[in-house]
Amino acid sequence: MLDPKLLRNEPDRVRQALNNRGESTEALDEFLELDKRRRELLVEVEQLKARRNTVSQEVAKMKKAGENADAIILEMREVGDKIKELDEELRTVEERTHHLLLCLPNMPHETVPQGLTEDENVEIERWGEPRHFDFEPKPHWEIASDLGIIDFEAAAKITGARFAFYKGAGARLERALISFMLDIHTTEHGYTEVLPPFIVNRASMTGTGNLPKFEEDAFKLVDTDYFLAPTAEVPVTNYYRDEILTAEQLPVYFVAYTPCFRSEAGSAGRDTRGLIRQHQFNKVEMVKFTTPEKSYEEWAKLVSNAETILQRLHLPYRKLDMCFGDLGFGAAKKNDIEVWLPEANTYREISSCSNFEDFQARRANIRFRPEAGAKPEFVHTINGSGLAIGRTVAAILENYQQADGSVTIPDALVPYMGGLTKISK
RNA sequence: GGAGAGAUGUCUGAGUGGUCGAAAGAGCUCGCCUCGAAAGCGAGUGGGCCUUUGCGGGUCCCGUGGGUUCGAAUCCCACUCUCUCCUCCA
Repeated sequence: MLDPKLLRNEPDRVRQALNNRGESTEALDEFLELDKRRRELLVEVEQLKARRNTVSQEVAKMKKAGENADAIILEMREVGDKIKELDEELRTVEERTHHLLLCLPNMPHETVPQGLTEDENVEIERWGEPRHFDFEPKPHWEIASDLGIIDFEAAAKITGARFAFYKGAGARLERALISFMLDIHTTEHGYTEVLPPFIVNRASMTGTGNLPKFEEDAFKLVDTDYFLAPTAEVPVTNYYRDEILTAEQLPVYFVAYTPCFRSEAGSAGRDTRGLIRQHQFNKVEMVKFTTPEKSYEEWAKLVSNAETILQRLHLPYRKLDMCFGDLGFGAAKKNDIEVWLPEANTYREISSCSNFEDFQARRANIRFRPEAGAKPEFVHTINGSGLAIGRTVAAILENYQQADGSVTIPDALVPYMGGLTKISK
């Protein structure tokens, strides 16, 4: 959510930002108009309330003194009706302005590259050499099926398309990666491990920006106001919703493993095979709460924390600076990390690291007190995958595949695989 | 699922129609005292919104949302959450 004062005082800056993102400015215009009306109503109704309050005091005094107060009581009855009427109108105006605020995307950071499509993201860095294959590399779903470690047909029967059923070394590999990543982030990067609920309520989804605009992307539980969490970002960020932290508590580093559930509405036909785009996938997510002063420093550290995982696994990747159009709804700044997939002969997103500045904090009302007695300010929130597990499995299978169909286990992962160094038939 | 109890400020906790944004204590901040600290003493100590150049002023908030009333933390209704007992259950 943007600061209403920013919209009021610098509408042109906001308009420019929306244009850069390729977004309509309708919501902004409607907001500005209604916001004016809102303040007019507020002044009017508050004056009436002030009058009612003082007169009510007088009623109390008169009654105590045994005087008759019927006349002014009658008059106040009318004032009360008028207040009710104005309050009603105020409520509808406020509901609408609040909704409009919730629908406006974040202001991009000044360093965000120009551009509306993914081709205009700026490649910052490449790490690792894609391996040269002296045989035709297979896609990970073939490798996995041939090895009998993932059964996509079974998942389709049990549930439907875009689900996976892991078996044997495949299931073990998934679990190993979760533990491996959590261990690195907790013991080397200073994160506190948390295990949140996988189901969240509407307020939490709104707090992170997944609602109200993107309800069709989420799985909603029937007859409830609960959603399957699309990412650990939702439950973990909302841990501090409606709270005021002390400056000493910051920065907070949380890392969480959760499954993630996404309806993938609008993705029909894309990445239909394999692990790349599933309705349910596992992810290790890093979430930080910081002061505004430190947020970009902390964000840069978080990006490198994600990179560390790929480096330890010796998986080649590249880092992208996301342009206006690919920033997503809530981010002020975003870097994606893409892992090399040999069969597709391309890099695919495996982590997305965003600085939301105070956008989520404002929605979720997460504040801190810079010092004792000072006014509370909004924290900055930062998060990023560290990493998406399913896509990491895909990358390992493809990058570590052998001519005979077996897959070697990255050295760093061997202890987590109970000493297993190779998956073969 | 059944029965009951409860939800008040940073915390504990009082308050059952008006003088209550809210007693008291704790905590915290500042000052006095002290070589320094503790103790003691004194003062201060919530948030949102609107308004104001500023000082300030106004309004709303006692779990949430409605209602009654000239006036609600206090009365009524619904909901949410917490706790206890029973039932069920991994």
